[in-house]
Formats: sequence, C-alpha cells, structure tokens
Amino acid sequence: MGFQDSFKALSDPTRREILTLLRAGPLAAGELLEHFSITGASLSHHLSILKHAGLIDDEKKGKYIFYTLNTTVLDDILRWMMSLKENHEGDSDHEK
Amino acid sequence: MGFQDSFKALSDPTRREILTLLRAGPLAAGELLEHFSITGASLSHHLSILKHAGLIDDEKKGKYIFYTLNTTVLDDILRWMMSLKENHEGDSDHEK
DNA sequence: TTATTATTTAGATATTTTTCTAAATGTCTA
DNA sequence: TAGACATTTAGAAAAATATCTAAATAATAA
Repeated sequence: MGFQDSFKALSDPTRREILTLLRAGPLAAGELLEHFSITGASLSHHLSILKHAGLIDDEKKGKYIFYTLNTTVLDDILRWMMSLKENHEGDSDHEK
Repeated sequence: MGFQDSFKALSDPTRREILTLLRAGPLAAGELLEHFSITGASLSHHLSILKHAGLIDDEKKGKYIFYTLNTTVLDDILRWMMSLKENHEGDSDHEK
C-alpha cells in the first residue's frame, strides 16, 4: 500500500471502470467480468492491484467473492490534489 | 489530452514531485533538475508528459523555459473522485 | 463422491514506460 | 561570429505492465 500504489492502480482505465461499477454496490468478480472483454484471469489481476492499493475490499460468500469500494484511500489522494491547488508561494527557499 | 493521460501522468512519483515543486511558483527545467538524480533528457520527457496531460504550462524566456502548474485538469480528476465517494445505489440496473 | 462453477495463481508473451547517451536546436555572451 | 549554456529530440536498452492460456483451489449441486 501507499501513495504510489494508489496512483498506479488508478492509472488504468479498466480499473477505474471497476471502481465506477462498484459505486452502485458490491459485485461478484463474475458480474464485473460481464462488463469487459478480458479474461477472468486478467480481471483477477486488476482486482488484486486495486485491493493492494486499498481501493476495494473483498468478502467471500460461498462460491462468490464480492468486491466493494473502499473510499478511505481516495480521501488521501483528494487531500494531496487539493494541496496542489492551494497557494504555496511562501514555501520556497528562493524567492525571486 | 484526456482523463487517461492525466491519470497516467500522475502515476509516476517523479512527475508528482515536479508538480509539488511547482506549487511554490514557476521554475525553469534546470532548477527542477537539481531536485532529482536523473538526466536532463529524462526530466524533459516527464515534463512533456505533464504538459500533454495539461497539468503544466511552459513559457520560453530567452535561454530558459519556465514551467508552471495548471490546476484546471486537476479539477476534473477531483470531480471524478468525489463522484466515487457519493452513493449511487439507484444507478444500477439490477437491484438485489 | 464426482462434476460443475467461480475465482485465483503460474508462467509466457507483447506492449508500454523509464531511463540513458548522443546529437540537434535555439539563445546568449565574449 | 564562435563558444557556452539550456533544453529537447532520437534511438536504444532495461524494467514494468497487461494480457493470455493452462492449471490449481475451493464451494456447491447432482
């Protein structure tokens, strides 16, 4: 986990689409798979990257594994982006 | 330009550090270079990716090229992330 | 218990990305 | 104008990533 993992995870369009699909609620891997034209193995790989980044959680229910969005990490990223938008002129060590 | 380019641009730690450095104000490529242990050619490559993504602007001033942060694109990304954090239960086509 | 279904793991391949060195371009200064 | 400086472009090598097929694991259903 960590910032780097989060940003890397978000840099792939398939993974962002997975997150978007999970906005509506938990979905099993197979349900997610219907929305893409990749193999189950590839999807599984993407899911593991998202999980590693802390962006999703999984819960096994019998035969299925349900994935849910975890927005905790998003907050950190949001904070970082907001801080870029603020004025930091005084922070530099060499003013012109 | 586009979402994909923006996320890809943000997925590299060197490029994020560049953005952080530019928070304090415009810097020339050479000034940025002092903060990293990569060649000028590599930095130039990173700058071109950031520029392509719309995250920075450049302005030539004689011998130097000054880079500045452009936060317009960040707003789009922020909006996308915020939307993930909202509840979208009604959006799905198959409620359980 | 055997077959079937859902998902992951392993290993290979193709593509993309990062970085480098060397050379090109443009600007300033002596 | 000749040389030095700041930066980019071109092209190559190394590392990381996305995807696939085949096999493994685990749970349910027949």
